[in-house]
Amino acid sequence: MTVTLKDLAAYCNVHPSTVSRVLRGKENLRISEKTRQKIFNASRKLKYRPNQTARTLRLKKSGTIGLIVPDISNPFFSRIARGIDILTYNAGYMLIVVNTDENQDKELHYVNELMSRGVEGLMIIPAQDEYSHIQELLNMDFPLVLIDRDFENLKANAVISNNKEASYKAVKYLCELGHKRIAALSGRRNLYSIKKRLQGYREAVKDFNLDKNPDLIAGDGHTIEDGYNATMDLLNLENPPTALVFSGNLISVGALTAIQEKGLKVPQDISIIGFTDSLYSEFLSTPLCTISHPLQEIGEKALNLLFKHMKATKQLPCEKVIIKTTFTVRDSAGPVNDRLS
Amino acid sequence: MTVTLKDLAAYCNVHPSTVSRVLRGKENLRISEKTRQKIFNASRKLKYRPNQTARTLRLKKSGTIGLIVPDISNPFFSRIARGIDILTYNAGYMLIVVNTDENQDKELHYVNELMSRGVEGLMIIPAQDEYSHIQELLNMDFPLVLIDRDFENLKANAVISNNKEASYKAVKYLCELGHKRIAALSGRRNLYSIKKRLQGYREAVKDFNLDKNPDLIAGDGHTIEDGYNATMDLLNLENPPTALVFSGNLISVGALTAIQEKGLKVPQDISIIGFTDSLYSEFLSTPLCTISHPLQEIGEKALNLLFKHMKATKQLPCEKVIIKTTFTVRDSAGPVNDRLS
DNA sequence: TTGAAAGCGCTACCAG
DNA sequence: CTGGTAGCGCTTTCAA
Repeated sequence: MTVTLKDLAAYCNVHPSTVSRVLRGKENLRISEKTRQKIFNASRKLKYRPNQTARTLRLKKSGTIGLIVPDISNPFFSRIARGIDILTYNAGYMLIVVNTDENQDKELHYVNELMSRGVEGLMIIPAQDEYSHIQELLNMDFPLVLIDRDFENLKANAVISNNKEASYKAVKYLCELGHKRIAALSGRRNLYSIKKRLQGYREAVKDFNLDKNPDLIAGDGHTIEDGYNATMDLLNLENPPTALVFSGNLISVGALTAIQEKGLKVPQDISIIGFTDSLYSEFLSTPLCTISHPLQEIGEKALNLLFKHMKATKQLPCEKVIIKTTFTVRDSAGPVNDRLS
Repeated sequence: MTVTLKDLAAYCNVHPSTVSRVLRGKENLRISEKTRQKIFNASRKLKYRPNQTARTLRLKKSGTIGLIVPDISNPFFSRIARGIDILTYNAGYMLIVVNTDENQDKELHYVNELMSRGVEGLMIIPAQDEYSHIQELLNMDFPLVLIDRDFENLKANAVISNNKEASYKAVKYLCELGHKRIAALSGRRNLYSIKKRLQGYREAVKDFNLDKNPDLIAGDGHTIEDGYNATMDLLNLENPPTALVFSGNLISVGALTAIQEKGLKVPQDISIIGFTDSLYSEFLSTPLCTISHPLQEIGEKALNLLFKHMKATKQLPCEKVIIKTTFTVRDSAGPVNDRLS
């Protein structure tokens, strides 16, 4: 059926090992030009494809790297993945991307699966909070990089954003526009990134003496619907917020839907700032004031860090790379309407 | 280092083949409860991970499926990929997604790479026009499904959209709003989907006796920048179009940028309809009239078709599945402004 | 310059 | 119920 090295060898009347040497072409292996040509020609003629599985088994090197993300259809993750992919391709590796759907069991499943398949390194955007499987990889000194989400008590490589500062800055900005009741619409609360953003929010609320009503913190899911529901809860408060900071691409869509459905004008009725990376932010009915990430750069930094550890012959200390987010001022965040405050 | 079946066997004082049988657990293989437990316990204790590479080699089954897309960071592709991924996961397979960047050489590279790694089926959104590598797969009756882009003279399974009809309908809609100078902003012209859309456009232009100026057809790339440049070309025409139909998610962003930069109001100055699947369409400054795809469904249909062919014992005739797009009327397409026409 | 043999980790088949 | 053996396709070391 499929043609193997042995088939090629038989066809050429040489030994399989000879074919192997020719095709792997280490130049210093002396081989007669005649047989070399013979083998090359036969290889092309019979459409020989080396069996990577066999090579991997033999060499104990798969030439693959694994990337575990929550959901590749979310542009946040897919653009990071793309940044990684381009570099892996150039380096001659193949990237295998899998989705956890923010589910820890699936994450564990895929860690095992990818390890079973011999990936030489692993990059994970973990579903959190579970980390025993990651600790285990660390224990065996397996090349690993966490992306966007870190674990406080884990000595793992990580490429993360300055979430806390960014969040603080956003609230501060709204405060300077006169807002006192600022809501935070978060994603899943046990995510590192979300925790940090809420920290920044809380700190700013305290520093600027804003409304401390705990109901102003809403949301604990990652879907569009979660964003919609949490926003509705906020808007239905007795004293609804005059400004809203929301977190995440899907959450944003839900929030915008709710605001629109409520018939609220932005920023007259409510000011909004979003942690979001949509290409459409500036084209929205009110251009959206955003905190965005250099996604491709995140991917590249992460992969370079991974490569560094893959190449290292001795154990390297773990590194935490901090990525700067970008605060883009747009009309969706405006002065508070006195009527509301 | 990593623990193998042999290690486990030694640890348990049994033969490797016994361990194998226990762990693969075919119930009808009679094995004493005692050794079974012994092996299970040891397996957990030593954190045994089966080497999938070895299994694949032995079984000639990798449990993987390949998906070749142009660019996973484009939501159009990533959402199709996600639809596929969910089903492959449920079926116990692993999906390997690779990016071609609309580059045929990369596509060829990855076809070889994935075949080398023993994928059991392949789904391709081809970069086009080259198809000899696909023909080759067809010749060996390898399970294969094309997505979104077909080849006229290739008997391959394909899941494609009703591009021509959708495009025709969009132009017709604009025509009924009084537009006579309607432009088509396309993506890469040698893509099947784009060709079909242009066919629909041309047919409508003819049927409704619209302006046939060939300059009204613009664009031949897939990037944001391509969309921007082509739109600028259109808007700078001596007789610029009063309506514009554009194709593709990235192209759309470029087009919107150009329109905004030109200071044009939608739909007063120009009406627009987009082949796009953004979640933000209805939130844009003027909600965008769109032709959108049931992306998850496309993925699912494609995978089911692939599975059908993977399971078939004899050669099946190829199938062409046509997917219906959705035309969503929104404000961005409005009556022509008499001042302009 | 090429051939022979061993073995990566696993499973399937045949014995006992 | 369990052990032994062979072999998937490839590479590598040692011989010739």
